[in-house]
Amino acid sequence: MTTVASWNVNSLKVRLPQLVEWLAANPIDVIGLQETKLTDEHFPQAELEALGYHVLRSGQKTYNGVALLSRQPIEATKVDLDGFDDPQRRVAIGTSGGVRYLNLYVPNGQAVGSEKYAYKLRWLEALHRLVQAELAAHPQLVVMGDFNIAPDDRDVHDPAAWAGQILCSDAERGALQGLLGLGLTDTFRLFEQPEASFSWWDYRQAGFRRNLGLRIDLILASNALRDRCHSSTVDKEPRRAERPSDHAPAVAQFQSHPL
DNA sequence: ATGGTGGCGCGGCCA
Repeated sequence: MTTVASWNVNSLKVRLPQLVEWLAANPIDVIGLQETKLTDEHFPQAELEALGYHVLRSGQKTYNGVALLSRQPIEATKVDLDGFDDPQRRVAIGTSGGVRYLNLYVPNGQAVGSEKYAYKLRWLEALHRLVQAELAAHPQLVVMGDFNIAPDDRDVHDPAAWAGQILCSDAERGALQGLLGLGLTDTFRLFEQPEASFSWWDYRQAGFRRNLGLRIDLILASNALRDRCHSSTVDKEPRRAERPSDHAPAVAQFQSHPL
């Protein structure tokens, strides 16, 4: 079995002890991290390699930053969307154990109609083109990350309040559906799930205690991998910690490819 | 309530 996780840690510097503890308690083979918020020179490479992981990181100061960790070597790596010049570090792509992994920190978008929203939609268009090319080259593809899009109303604690708002707008959801239309499946929805299952809760207003959340952290799988997916969940345990990330990790298990 | 909390870094931006 190959276990894949995606976790927006909201500062790897602050969350490293929690990440180390979580990886020690959970048999994770591949993990995509988002919002590491540190430059590559400050990345805790030795600490994570000591846990047995190979590392691909693409960081910057203060904002954004992603990393891909795998127990197997990572090759043929990329850290940009083709043809989309962007100083913001939001992409970590690599092949590991015969599977292609795309780890993404999709722009938040701030508010519908804002400049950041326009950037988000342009970014998603570039992502669409990239995923199309990646799928053609790599039938076994995982696309994971903080999508900053709640796929549908089941993924929103108060759909009426969020209707048309950032993370839920038709254009954002349409862009996600466009990705799925290329031949990807939201693995979480392959399985029965409890109602009101979320992956992000605002720090404000006691959002986690009241379960005022959204499910925006996704693990998508190509058709070949979907058929080998055995489970897909959100692990809320790290969100209960002292000084937690505002996101919980998504976790999906895949039956290993028969060699 | 144009608020609330948290991270970065030390004022204001971003989520």
